[in-house]
Amino acid sequence: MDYTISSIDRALRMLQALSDLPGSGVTELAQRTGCTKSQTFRILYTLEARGYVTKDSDRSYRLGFQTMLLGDQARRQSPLIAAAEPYINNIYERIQQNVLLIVRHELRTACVLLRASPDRDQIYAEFGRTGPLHAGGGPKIMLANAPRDIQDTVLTGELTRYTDKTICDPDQLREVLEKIRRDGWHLSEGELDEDKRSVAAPVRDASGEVVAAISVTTPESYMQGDRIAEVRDIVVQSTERLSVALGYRGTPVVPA
Amino acid sequence: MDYTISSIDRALRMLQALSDLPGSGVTELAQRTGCTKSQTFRILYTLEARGYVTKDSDRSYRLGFQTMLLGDQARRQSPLIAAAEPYINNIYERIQQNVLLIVRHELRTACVLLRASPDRDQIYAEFGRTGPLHAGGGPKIMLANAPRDIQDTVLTGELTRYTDKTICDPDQLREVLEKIRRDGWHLSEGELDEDKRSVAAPVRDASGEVVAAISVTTPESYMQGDRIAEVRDIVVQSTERLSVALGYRGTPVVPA
DNA sequence: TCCATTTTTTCATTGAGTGAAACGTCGTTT
DNA sequence: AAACGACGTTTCACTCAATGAAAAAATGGA
Repeated sequence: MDYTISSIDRALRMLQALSDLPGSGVTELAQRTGCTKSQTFRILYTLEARGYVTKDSDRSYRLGFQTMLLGDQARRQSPLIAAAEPYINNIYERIQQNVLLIVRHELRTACVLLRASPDRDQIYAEFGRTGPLHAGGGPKIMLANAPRDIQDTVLTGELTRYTDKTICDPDQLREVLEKIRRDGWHLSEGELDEDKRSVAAPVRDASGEVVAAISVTTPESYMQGDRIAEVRDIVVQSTERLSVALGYRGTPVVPA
Repeated sequence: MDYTISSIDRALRMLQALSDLPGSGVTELAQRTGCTKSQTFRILYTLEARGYVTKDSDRSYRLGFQTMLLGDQARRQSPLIAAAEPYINNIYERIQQNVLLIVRHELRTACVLLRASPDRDQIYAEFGRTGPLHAGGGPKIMLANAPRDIQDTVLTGELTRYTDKTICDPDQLREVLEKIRRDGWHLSEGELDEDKRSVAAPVRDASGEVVAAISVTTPESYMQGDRIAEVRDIVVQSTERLSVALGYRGTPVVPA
């Protein structure tokens, strides 16, 4: 049964649209969201009254401070992020490469915690950025452990090609996912970005479900030979300890 | 005319309630927000479907990752915060004391940017925390420059006493606000926290309105004698430069 | 096991939310 | 300076989405 309240849903879409296109006006947002102009106006009016969006003097809208403050509270309240922070920092200090904590929502991944290498060789994964499920180390960890219906939707849907190495064949991808589940970690090579590699492993919570992935993303030149096993050991050990910290007791849930 | 959409308003109140009381269930949130249980259930259902709240295994709710990501976007989109960051950092590096950027929403202040002193002698103003308008350096700067109706509401309302030094007399407070407007800066002594002092000054945008305040908050022992003038000069100079960076052209708006 | 509590589902009713269209305002063009 | 166009704001009558209440199901503790 669907209990969604449509006007609230529209408001959330409006916030999303505003997040993508800050500084747009009523008409543009109406087109973007598929709402009518009246709806758009009233939704923005409501959101503005509560400080979740701000109207500039030129009548363009941006996300407001309340949104910011709420987001900050959300971060503080997340047991996952609180627990993961020291592990992410620890990994970063040991290998001085980009370290990401990734979660899945529906058919996308999002980076919710990041320690970035300061020599910013084109960081693909900026904080907060969302990405696909079928390409990249962290994403494939999440896909391999997602519920079957999610996996099926992704595998039967369009598998966007980012580079030559992106796996766009469903059958091949299915095998890779199977291997990921067996191995408990994964090395991805240049699937999202030609000259990047990443090593990722799953994080489980008390229920045994995979709730996140830690991924170390480096230039191709770094992740070579012995380095791979070295990074793998660090990442796997960290995710295992983090899982335990989250209440995991060694009984993994296989995706239904 | 009021164009508020009540169901959206309820959803926002729900998020607020969840921000204050993470981990509560349907019944508790219903009481908190004054919504019926059905409403509460359906609002949470909608918010959860979009990832703005998360339902734990024990059926308690928390703010979700979407809220976090949205908040992060809000931060990135804020011209004020982007512009203020270097100034806040600069001040911090020069005096190694808590530096805050404060804004007002309705009858409260909120700290939207913070560089905290590492020797964390009870930091009162944690990031994201909201506070009153009538007590403290930054808050009084904002109150002094708020629209008349806001000022009147605060001055005729209850002026909560935090310490012996909190100014709770409307007439006295009115005089102080007048002085703040004349001086363009303010030293507050122990109004929120017995042994804290803070020096604050207003930030204006292109329209000439006061949009924020920068405040330096220190232990009483630090802010003594010559230090006061020293800190004042740094804060005032920074706010003036920041205002110019925001497009301010030297024509302040007097609160209407 | 039963009981108490909380969550989820159902359903008839109605007013909140809606779309369309009119109106106002601002900036630009001729 | 007048006319125009684009966009934001306001109005209004209608209707279906949201609602409250109450039943059903699930949960957890005694």
